[in-house]
Amino acid sequence: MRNPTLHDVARAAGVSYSTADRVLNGRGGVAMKSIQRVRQAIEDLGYRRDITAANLSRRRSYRFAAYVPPGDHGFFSAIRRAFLDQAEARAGQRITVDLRDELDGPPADCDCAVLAGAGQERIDALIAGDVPVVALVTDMPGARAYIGIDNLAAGRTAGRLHRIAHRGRHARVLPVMGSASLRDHRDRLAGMAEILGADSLLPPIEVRDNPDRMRDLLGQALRADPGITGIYSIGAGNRGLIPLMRDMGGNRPFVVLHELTPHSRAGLLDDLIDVVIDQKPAEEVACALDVMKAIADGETPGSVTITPAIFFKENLPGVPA
Amino acid sequence: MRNPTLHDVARAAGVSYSTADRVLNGRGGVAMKSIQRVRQAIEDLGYRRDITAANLSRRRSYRFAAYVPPGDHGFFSAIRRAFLDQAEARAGQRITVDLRDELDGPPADCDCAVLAGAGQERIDALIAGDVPVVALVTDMPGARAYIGIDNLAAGRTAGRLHRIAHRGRHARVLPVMGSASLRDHRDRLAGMAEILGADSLLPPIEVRDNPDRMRDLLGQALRADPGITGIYSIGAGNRGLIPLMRDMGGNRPFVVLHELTPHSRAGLLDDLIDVVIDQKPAEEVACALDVMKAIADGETPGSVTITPAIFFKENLPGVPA
DNA sequence: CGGCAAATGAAAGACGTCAATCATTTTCTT
DNA sequence: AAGAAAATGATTGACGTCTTTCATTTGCCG
Repeated sequence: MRNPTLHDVARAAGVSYSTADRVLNGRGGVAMKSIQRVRQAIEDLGYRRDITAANLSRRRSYRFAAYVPPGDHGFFSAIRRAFLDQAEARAGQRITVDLRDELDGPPADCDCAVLAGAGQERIDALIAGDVPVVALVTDMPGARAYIGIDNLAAGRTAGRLHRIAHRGRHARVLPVMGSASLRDHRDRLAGMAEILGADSLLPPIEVRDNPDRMRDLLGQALRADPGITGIYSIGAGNRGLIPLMRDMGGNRPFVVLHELTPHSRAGLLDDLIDVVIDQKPAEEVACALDVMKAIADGETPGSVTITPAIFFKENLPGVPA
Repeated sequence: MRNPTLHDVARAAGVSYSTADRVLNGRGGVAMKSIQRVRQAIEDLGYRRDITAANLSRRRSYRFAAYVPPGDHGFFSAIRRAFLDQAEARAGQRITVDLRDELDGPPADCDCAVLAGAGQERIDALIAGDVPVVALVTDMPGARAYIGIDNLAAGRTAGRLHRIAHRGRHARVLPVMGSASLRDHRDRLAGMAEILGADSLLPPIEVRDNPDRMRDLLGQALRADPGITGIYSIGAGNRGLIPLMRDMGGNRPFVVLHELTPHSRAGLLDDLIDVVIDQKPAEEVACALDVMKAIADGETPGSVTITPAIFFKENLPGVPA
């Protein structure tokens, strides 16, 4: 009943434990026919190495580095907190997470690194250093896996929400981007365009994820075009959006934005915004660590697409105690 | 640098390994002052028992039993599949899941059991047998933890969606329950009532999660009251709803229902329904197993509230390959 | 067939914890 | 203070794998 051990494999293959071990761990110096017999025995018995025992023996601890942009965008500080929480929670699993600003030096000696929404320069440096890299939030070429949401689908979702909210009426939705040069933001916009059609989608404005700029540019746009019936805020800086909606009172546009932060939560509760699409940073981070562990164990896990949560005023999760 | 071991703790406390072990594992026969010194040393060193080593030593394998109602409601068969998948995925973690119909005999000897949407009779039998029980999908008194969605919040969410969809117009929403005696269903209805108000919410019909009955009763209700602008299907049996919507063509009501199944997925894609609120069976099951493992390890984890996913046509996850 | 390299086997000591046994010390009782 | 009970210490062999060392066997070459 018990799972087969490497001893069982060796016995079944008719070789010694040493030889089975040499095959399993690729140490070389084994005749071809032995290799095949061991492989066959592994297959037959359905042997799976007990990773916990292996790690115990190797005194292996997983050393991960996480690069998260500095500053306190509500969102990235949630990511940062999630890494700290997870590091704490996984201490018993021999996992160490070294959390760093994306600005600092070359990667320390670690088993796998994760980059959250970082630029291409960083990943190049890491890859050059032979460290496998996982992309979080923002995909990037060269990454072994991407963990994050499908931004195109997110944009389509936002579009659908606007369509539902506009049922019957003609929609005029203003997209507010962080930057048109960010892949994520472009994808979201493209997704929305698929659903809304050109006549309903106004040209986007760019606020560089900056609340002040958001307040200025968006306020200006709303004054210039009183016929705007919807807003899709694609990036960050929504702190600047809230007071504008408060000023507009009862006939503000329908607002969809991204990431649940203290500000967007308050906005929902105060009926100043309508929908928040959240990519669940804690779950993303947990997922990223699982993937990194798998990579460190020599597996080749695929990318993980997080299904974003959609929050209204009514289904906000309780604040953690 | 390396994590402290129990040997380190013993040394720091000035006692032998045996004594430290007796304290840690509550074996008794230890003087109060030794207990305190060991506790203090554990605290000071930040000692955390290495669970992998412990499990290795105990040859511990977690034996779980999962009771899932028989039959192939799309939803419960997804739960069932999730258990099988997880059992497979966690074989390396020494976790065995014994999946059973809720009808069969008393609990086998196991570390923890999980009941998915079962009646009270079952849980009583299990609890009498000293097996800790976790409730999945449907909460029940006596369970050590509940893993599932907040049904009240789900109902409110559905209500909000209807309000968004009805903006301006007067809503007349027909709730379709499985059974008014199910706690989950009552909660969902109550949640919706909080948002919609009595004048917009019609009296519910009951279809007992049965597609045929759904087709008959709902069809009848729709013919009787052509002014229905929305449907909230609270339970199962939605297979019977789809063809009705197809028949109504362009001016069908706005439809919100629960659980992503092959049928509801097809309904979304064919524009026959609008929103699916899904409780993510796979995630729930994974979560339940984590909780059960924690319970088996002697921890006392809390309940977990799953945030339901909200699906439109546009953000459906790809079908697993 | 001698000699050399390659292949194999045997063994042992980690890793950190569990669990059990037995010997010894301390503490309490009367 | 003697004897019983309680507490402690010392030790050992698992658990399954890793890693290294050393001895032995096998195969191949000229």
